[in-house]
Amino acid sequence: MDIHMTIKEFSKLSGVDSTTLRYWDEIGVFSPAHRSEENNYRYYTKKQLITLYFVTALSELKFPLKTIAALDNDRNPEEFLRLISAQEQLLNNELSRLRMCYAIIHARRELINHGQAVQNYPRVSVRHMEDKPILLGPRNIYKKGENFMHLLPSLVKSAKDLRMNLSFPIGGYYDSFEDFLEHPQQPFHFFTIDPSGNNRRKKGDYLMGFNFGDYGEFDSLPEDMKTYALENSIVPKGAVYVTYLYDELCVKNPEDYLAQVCVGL
Amino acid sequence: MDIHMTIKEFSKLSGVDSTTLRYWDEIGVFSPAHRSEENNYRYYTKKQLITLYFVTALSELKFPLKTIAALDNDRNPEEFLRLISAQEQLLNNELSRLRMCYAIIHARRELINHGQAVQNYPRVSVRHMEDKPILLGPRNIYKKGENFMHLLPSLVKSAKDLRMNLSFPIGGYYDSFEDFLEHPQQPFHFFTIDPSGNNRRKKGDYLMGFNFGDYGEFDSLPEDMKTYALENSIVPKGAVYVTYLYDELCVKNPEDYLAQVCVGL
DNA sequence: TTGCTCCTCACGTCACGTGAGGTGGC
DNA sequence: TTGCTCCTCACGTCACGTGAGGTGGC
Repeated sequence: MDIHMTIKEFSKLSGVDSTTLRYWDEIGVFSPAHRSEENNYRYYTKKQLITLYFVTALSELKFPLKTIAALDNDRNPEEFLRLISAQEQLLNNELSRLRMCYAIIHARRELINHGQAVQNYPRVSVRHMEDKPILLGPRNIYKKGENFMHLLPSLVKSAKDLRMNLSFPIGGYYDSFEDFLEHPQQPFHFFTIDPSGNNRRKKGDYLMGFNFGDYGEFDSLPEDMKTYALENSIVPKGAVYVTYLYDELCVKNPEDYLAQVCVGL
Repeated sequence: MDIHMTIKEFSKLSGVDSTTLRYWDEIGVFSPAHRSEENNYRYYTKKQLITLYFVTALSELKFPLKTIAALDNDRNPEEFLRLISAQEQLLNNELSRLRMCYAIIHARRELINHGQAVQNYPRVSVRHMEDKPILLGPRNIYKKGENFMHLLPSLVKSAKDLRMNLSFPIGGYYDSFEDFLEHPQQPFHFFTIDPSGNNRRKKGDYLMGFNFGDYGEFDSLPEDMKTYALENSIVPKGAVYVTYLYDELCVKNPEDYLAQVCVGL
């Protein structure tokens, strides 16, 4: 008594595209209840909705269709639990990957937003900053004539061990303002702006300067900051954090990269 | 002074497969710093690691590679923020989809586990159950001779309006034990076992019966439950919930589907 | 007859993965 | 010479999407 529906009717009813229905028929995961012998038309029944939702459920759970087709032959609760557990693992990984992506996007967005806000700041000033979690890389050791660029390969290596994700924005850390003035191209550590990082750039006032230019190129900024400190009787005692508000991701020309140098007070 | 690395060396250093590097070169998202004119060898430099991480970052953020290649030509902070926002939307959707999958898998697993635990229960007994959120579908209205099967199409339709996800396990609801006894094939509502549902099967004692068989086929179970109630001076006053612990997903033969009938006391 | 639906077949998508077959470097 | 690496080209993957070209039903 179950009326035969054409593929279009069944598609409309179920919400599954007719192309998909044909494909699922082809690979054997879900076939029509009846096939016309004359013209090969596919005919579906209401009852098949249940079976269809069985297939869509599994495919939404990201089961490969071949696995579903295989299930068609023999299945039992134990086997199904096993499959589900494996799938749950995959989903877990995918979920944490997505959450990571999310954190990365967020960190990037914050930097760029900050970069836009900062356009009308003076080149050097004293600013308050909130607490910021970061993830410090290992101590950098420079040979003669080397700068941060030469240590990138070792950063990549240790990033693997330390589970540092280098897709987060990367910054440079110096122990003191003097170290920065002396060797601006040799940060003591790289760090990533990773919200799950165990280190932190502490809340407080910072001597803050900005400069447009390629990675590690600060032009007169170090001198300008030194002068500003002297003129305003400021004695920077804390660590230095260099981050790039604009970098390769959002501007093409290295001259337009925007560095922010923060010195703890 | 930046040494040229072969594709294998660069691949090893960066962790990006050489096949991927060739592909990225081909579609123009990331090309080697130098190409030998004699033998077409690709040569990469240390400095390219930064650019490489720029590309991997974006590709991990699920940006289409073509978009990344297009970015190569012109980018600015505003445009990049726009791209990021769009991508964030996509990620958001993907995340909630995955969370939904997760909830579905979890609900399924619980049912099957319960099904295994229940194997040594008597056919009919009184059991305590915890509070369980569910999502009730609309009131079912049956024409002469119709049963639940005929109402599946309308369930599908209203599911769309009610944002019911039919990939969650589906059950049947009856107002009272009498209704169930009289028309076991005509539940008043369908419901899904959806943890975000607004309705609930309340915590408490239930008259509980099990039966193996196809959807809506309860054999002697209704009578058995009635007898059990009489013999034990139990007066079921609450609603009836039918769920399938084993269904199409985990067993092939409809005779092996396992229904659980719960009557509120 | 017209307009709609159905069919099959083939090719495209996306980001690679996997050989096949050939060359280059030490 | 041997073993390794590099190259290009072509085809496969997965779950469809998109026509092309032809037929069937009312």
